[in-house]
Amino acid sequence: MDAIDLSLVELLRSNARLSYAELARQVGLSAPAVHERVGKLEAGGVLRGYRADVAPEAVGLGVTALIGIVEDSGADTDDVLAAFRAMPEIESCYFMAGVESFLLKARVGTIAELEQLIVRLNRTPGVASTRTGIALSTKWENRPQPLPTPQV
Amino acid sequence: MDAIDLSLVELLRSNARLSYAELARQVGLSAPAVHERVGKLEAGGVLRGYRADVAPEAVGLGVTALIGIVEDSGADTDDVLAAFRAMPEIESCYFMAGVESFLLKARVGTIAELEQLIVRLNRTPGVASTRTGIALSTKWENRPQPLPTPQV
DNA sequence: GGCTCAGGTCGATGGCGTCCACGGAAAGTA
DNA sequence: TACTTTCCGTGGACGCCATCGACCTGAGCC
Repeated sequence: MDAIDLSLVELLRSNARLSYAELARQVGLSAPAVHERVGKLEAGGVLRGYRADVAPEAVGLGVTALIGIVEDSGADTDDVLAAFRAMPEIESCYFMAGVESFLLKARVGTIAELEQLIVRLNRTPGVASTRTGIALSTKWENRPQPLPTPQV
Repeated sequence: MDAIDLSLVELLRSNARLSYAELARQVGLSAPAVHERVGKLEAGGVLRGYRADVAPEAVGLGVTALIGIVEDSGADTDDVLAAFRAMPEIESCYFMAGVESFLLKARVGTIAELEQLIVRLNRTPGVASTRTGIALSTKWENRPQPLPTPQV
């Protein structure tokens, strides 16, 4: 993981469809060299995949909510997690420090669907309570930040 | 935005580096047709970009925090937003319903850096108070959900 | 019917991805 | 020092891909 690897990661972070030839030009190596480096970054788990960034409203997912979850005292966290994982509306799931064990980011099409999701969450065994905040607008999301000083 | 467009979006969502030829095979069109459709989806703002999914710990961003912001009564929301935008650690910024006007997702390398970020946030004009939750672990993030029934 | 337009296929061509053989620098060993 | 090994790069070759232009086809409309 040297400076060139970092540049490659940063370039792919802002445009994952860059060709190897273009990457090669930008970092000053040949295309096969870049190809091998990117392959190693993928194999090493640094590059986990490549995703199109889709406007959620354009695909019928205009409602974003952030939901805090308080667990029951006797809850099995793994079971709760598995239940969350089975709900496709839950885009992100963080295990948090604090009273609320989880914070979920969910995306649905309508407020009615959000209501149904919250009901399902409250019915989930191990869930004591939920606290939902609605995002009126998303100012930005998953903005790639300039990478800090090189690691080992 | 028909069923084929939806498939293209879904395919690119799970792997943004698929070639046009491969996309064409998957949806049963020719490569030029797919090329044109994807171009229109990009131009129409449905596909906003393509991002590599990078393991944050691998680039020195091992600490994730979610921060709620309460605004001052007389705050200028645009100024506050601009101040947030200038802080690269803030990866996502949602404008929320509720007492906390904003919810920020921030990513830093160390707890010390998080502390500095929180201090800076509290010093920002227009910010009355902050409430920070630390993510002990990220179970998943930005999981692409199966797209719902086609739009117009 | 006949026009027009949107949106597709086909064919051509230059560039790209990817494999392979080779080379040179750095580190270890005698 | 000289030799060996390893790592990491380059350059060449070849087949596939991106992309452009020409043409085709069906729907909607005078």
